[in-house]
Amino acid sequence: MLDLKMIRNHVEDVKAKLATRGVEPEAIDDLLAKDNERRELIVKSENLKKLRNEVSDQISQLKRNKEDANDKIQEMRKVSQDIKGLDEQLENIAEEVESKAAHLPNLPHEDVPVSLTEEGSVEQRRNGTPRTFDFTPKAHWEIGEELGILDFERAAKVAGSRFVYYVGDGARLERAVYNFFLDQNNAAGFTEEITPYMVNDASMFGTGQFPKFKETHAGYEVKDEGLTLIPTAEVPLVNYYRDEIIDEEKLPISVTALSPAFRSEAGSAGRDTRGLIRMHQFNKVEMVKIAKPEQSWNELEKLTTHAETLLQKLGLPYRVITLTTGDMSFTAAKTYDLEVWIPAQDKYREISSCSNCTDFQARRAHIRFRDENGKLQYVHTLNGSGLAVGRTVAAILENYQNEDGTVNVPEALVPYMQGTTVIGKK
RNA sequence: GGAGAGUUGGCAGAGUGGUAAUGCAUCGGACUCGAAAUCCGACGACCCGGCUAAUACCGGCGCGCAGGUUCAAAUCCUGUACUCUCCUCCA
Repeated sequence: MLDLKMIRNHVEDVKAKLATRGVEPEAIDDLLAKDNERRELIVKSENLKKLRNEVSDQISQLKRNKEDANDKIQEMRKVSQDIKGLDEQLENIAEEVESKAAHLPNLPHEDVPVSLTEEGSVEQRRNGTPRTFDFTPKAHWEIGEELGILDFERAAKVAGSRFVYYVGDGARLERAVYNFFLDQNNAAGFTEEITPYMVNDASMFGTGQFPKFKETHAGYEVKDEGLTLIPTAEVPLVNYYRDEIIDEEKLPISVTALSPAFRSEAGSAGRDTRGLIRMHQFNKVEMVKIAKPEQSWNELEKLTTHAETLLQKLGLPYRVITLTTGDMSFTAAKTYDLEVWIPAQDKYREISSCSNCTDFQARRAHIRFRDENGKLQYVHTLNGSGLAVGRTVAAILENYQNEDGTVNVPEALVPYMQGTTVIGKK
């Protein structure tokens, strides 16, 4: 959520910046017009409330002195009705203002490449050289199905499309990958958490999923319970601090969690219909940082380079790109995507997204700290995948495949696989 | 799922219709070489609005939350969330 006062004071700047994210300037004018109406009503209502307080005091005095207060009581009866009417109007308008404001995305950082589409993203760096195969590399789903470690067909029978069973060494590999990530994150100073996988509406609003998430049916809500299956552990990790004032000395805070992520993938019909790339349920190890404003940009760099070390240690080639204004998620001010090499597709695919959400989520979720002057300030929140587990497994299967259909286990994972170095047919 | 109790400022804790006691803490002052203790005084969350150079000032709001009754609600009524205890159920 953007600060309304800030918008009021920097109208043209906000319009220009949000235009790069596809927001019509009229949306801002609209919001401010409603906000003016709102503030006018506040003044009217508060003036009447002041009057009521004063006269009530007089009534109270009169009653104490056993004097007649009927005139004043009659007068206040009318005033109270007026207040009620004004407050009802006010409530409606305030809701409109809130709703309009809640639909505006975060302001992009000035470094972010300006583009309404994903075209124009800037490659920051590459690491590792994609392997040259002396045979035609297979897609990971082919490898997985032939080895009997991924079963999409039965998952479709039991749940539907975009679900999978990991079986045997497949399940062990998935578990090895996320345990490796969690251990690495722990070693890098992240505190591990196991969070709720269903959250309430306030939490979904706090991290910026609601209201749009709801409107576009991007996820799964549990009928009649007011709960939503988390689309990412970012939601419970950040909302842990919702409505709290954090001790300044504790910042920056770094937390990490493995969780399944549930996404309806509405609007993705026809994209990545096979394999592990786009699922309704997938495991992800998420990292979240809560930082002071002056720390957050440096923390974003640290978060990103830490995620990169995970890919480096697994020996997977990747590149880092800066997303464009139009391609970033709603809450982000700046996002780096890590893209891992997927041989069968002959391209890099997103495996991590690291964002600084500045005070955008903190304002929605009311997460603050008291600075050295004793003043309350909103924290900055950052999140990054470290990493998407299913996509990592896909990348391992493809990058480490052998001509005979077996797959080597990356060295870093061998201890996590109880010494298994090659996954073969059982 | 059932029954009961509780939820008041940073903390503790009064207050059953007239508009939030008091204590601790905090801030200022006195005393002191200085500090502690003591004494005097002030402030009362967060938020919103007005006026602003302003974190100054004025006002609103504010007793878990949301409604209702009333000229007036922490106090009465309804609903609801959470916490604790007991029962039930369960991993």
